[in-house]
Amino acid sequence: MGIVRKTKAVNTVLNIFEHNNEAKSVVNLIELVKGEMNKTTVYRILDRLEQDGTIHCFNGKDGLKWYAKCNGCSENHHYDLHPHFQCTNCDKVECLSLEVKIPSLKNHKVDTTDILLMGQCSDCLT
Amino acid sequence: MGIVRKTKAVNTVLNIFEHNNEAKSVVNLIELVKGEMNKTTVYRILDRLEQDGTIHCFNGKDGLKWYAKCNGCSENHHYDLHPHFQCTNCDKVECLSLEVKIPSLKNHKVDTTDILLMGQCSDCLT
DNA sequence: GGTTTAATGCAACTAAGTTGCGAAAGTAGA
DNA sequence: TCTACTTTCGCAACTTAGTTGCATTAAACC
Repeated sequence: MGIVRKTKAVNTVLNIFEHNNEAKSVVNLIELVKGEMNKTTVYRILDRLEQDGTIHCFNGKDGLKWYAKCNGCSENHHYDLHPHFQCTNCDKVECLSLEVKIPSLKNHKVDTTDILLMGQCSDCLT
Repeated sequence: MGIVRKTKAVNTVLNIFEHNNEAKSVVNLIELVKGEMNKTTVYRILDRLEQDGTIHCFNGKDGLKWYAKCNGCSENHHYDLHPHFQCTNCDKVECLSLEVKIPSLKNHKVDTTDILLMGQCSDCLT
């Protein structure tokens, strides 16, 4: 069970994800809400939102934890198998809504995938 | 430029990668050479071996840095685009020698990919 | 409004990874 | 093999992401 109470802090975090479609690193989020709430609170709210299926978590190339809004996820089923794209120029991370086919592996059972593409985003290409 | 001197510590680290084909987390490597060398030395040797193209680096699902031996890599060109497989049961990580096709993205230039598959390895399936 | 309990703030902590510097050990040339 | 030069190492101190415990605050339901 994730979020049970809609506190001011929860709304603030939700607003950030609602307002633009980019993924955010926890470090960045903590910076964004500095003065408004404690970093512990940020970590705990993200934990709860993830349990709810509101957001999903993955690792950026920088080794940091990143979070982004989920599309069509619920507490029970998490469609977090989509790849992410991180721009090596501006560091912005996007969720990609395409499916990557993984060739089947003998003697291995693949449950989840974690795919990060890196390069230049549309803003940095022009 | 990476390794210039073949020290005892460098040989110890190289031996670990030569003896089996698994990827190792830095934390695990530090544990393996405990008493023989300092953790700072481990980090620095790994840095140099990576620059040489002897080993390559990627992030495990645990958020830790992992290293594995390179096949056919040089200082100039790094063929580190292969996917990795991490067993969720025994934590062992393997390099997979298969190619994953990434569909082309409009307005994006993809330079590198970081693909981690997770599930059960052959040892843990039986 | 009062009570219950989830959520928050704070401070202290853990652990991965980095940095600076003096000491030790490769390497090359005599 | 001895010497001189320069890389590499060890140590200690530091940085930063992320976690934990506990007392306090504030949603939510009556």
